[in-house]
Amino acid sequence: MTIEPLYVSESHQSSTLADRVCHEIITAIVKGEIPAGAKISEPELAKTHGISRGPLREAIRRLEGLRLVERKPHIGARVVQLSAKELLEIYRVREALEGMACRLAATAMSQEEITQLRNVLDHHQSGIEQQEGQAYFQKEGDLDFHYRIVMASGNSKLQELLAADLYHLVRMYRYQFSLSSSRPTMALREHHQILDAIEARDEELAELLMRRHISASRRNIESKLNQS
Amino acid sequence: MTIEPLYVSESHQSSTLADRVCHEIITAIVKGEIPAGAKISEPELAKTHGISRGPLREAIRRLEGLRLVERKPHIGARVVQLSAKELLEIYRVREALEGMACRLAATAMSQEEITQLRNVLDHHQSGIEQQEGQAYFQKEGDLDFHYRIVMASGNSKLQELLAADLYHLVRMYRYQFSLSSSRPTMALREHHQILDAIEARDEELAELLMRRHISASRRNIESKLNQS
DNA sequence: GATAACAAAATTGTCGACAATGTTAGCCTT
DNA sequence: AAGGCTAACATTGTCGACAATTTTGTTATC
Repeated sequence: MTIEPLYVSESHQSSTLADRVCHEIITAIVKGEIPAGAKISEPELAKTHGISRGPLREAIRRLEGLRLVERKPHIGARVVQLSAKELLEIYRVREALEGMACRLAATAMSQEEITQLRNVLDHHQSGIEQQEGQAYFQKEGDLDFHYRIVMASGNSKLQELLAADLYHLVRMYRYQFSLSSSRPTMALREHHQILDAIEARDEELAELLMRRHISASRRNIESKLNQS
Repeated sequence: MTIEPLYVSESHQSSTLADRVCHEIITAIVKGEIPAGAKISEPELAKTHGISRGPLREAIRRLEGLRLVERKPHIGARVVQLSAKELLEIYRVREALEGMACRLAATAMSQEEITQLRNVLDHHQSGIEQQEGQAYFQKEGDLDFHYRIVMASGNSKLQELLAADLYHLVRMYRYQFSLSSSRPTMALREHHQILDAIEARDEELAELLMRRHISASRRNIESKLNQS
């Protein structure tokens, strides 16, 4: 049995070309198929996806709002260039937002949801032990836990900002920097501690632990980047 | 002498129609000229702004990303409907993000910037005392302080999320709910306290005070909404 | 050989027309 | 008279063509 990450939605066959292609391009950018910093050629992309430039330009405007591309008038759009500085900035934002999400989740989550999430963590555990799914865990499993906490907060604005906007960037960094928490066991233990705090309905502690968890992640990345 | 809020930028004569019209529509929505919940007619808006539907649709796609309109395929776009629930959710997000911004500002702000911001607060003070500028203060002055703190954080992601995205919604709520902090004197005192903490380079306290300040604002609104 | 001005090509921005979908009004049936 | 079907209308979605701007390549001059 596999527990798929919730946010990995497959081929939306959305009823409009712009929406569908937008989704396709997001995936391509996140996975690096369109490399960071690359120029986006409208005629080329339009031909690739078999659509005209009209819907494509609408899709690019959406990507601009998601900060996945940067557009300069009359010059064109480029995929964002990933920098260590921005990555660390994103972790600050995550610390703030997910800390709050965790605080809210401590009140909002039902006992059933908590039990369910505990199962997900156990699944991650076995993934680590078997080593086979480690790459999976490192890349997606961690984000999966965080995603579920955010969704459990019940705050739609937090959900939008984190799940719909920021996580695309986070996943992009992970794919391309090959940055996976080099401390999966430690991270998993922290996930359990966080869930414990939520189960105890201790908002204060839940937020504190989540912030520490993300902060530790940030410092881990920071030191990695400095030594190289 | 007047100190204009920094984020009130006037008629961008951007070099592309889509960008210019996008900005125009944002203003119209924020001010309520296009009422909340109203349907957006592409042919009508295009004619109003003297452009064709192509660039207009691109602008709408940007607005969709800003959460100012909601789009349904083949049906059309509507201006978002403001709800009390969402307003309170936004305050949770602000509490988290601006708390972090304030923490970072405590380290990043130069003494000169601090002094400058103190002057802005004095200007707000005189505005309140004279009563004449009270409406101005209530609507924009408060947000002005918060905006400057966010900018002073030096974190570009925070700046984008708050200044470029969220504040449009905040201003929209303020304009249309006529929700202005009914406690301008108290708020101003809190602003000074926050700035004190920043000047003392006390990150912990700066974040705490900002979170309390926004939290108080939220509860204030909450009770107002409940009693009506 | 390097640089500046010019011309050609490619790309982005804009428009109007057509196709597809959703909405509405009128008609028929019960 | 109420409900459902149908056809006309309006709106959204898509496309190809043209205009404006930038980029590239060439030539002439120093």
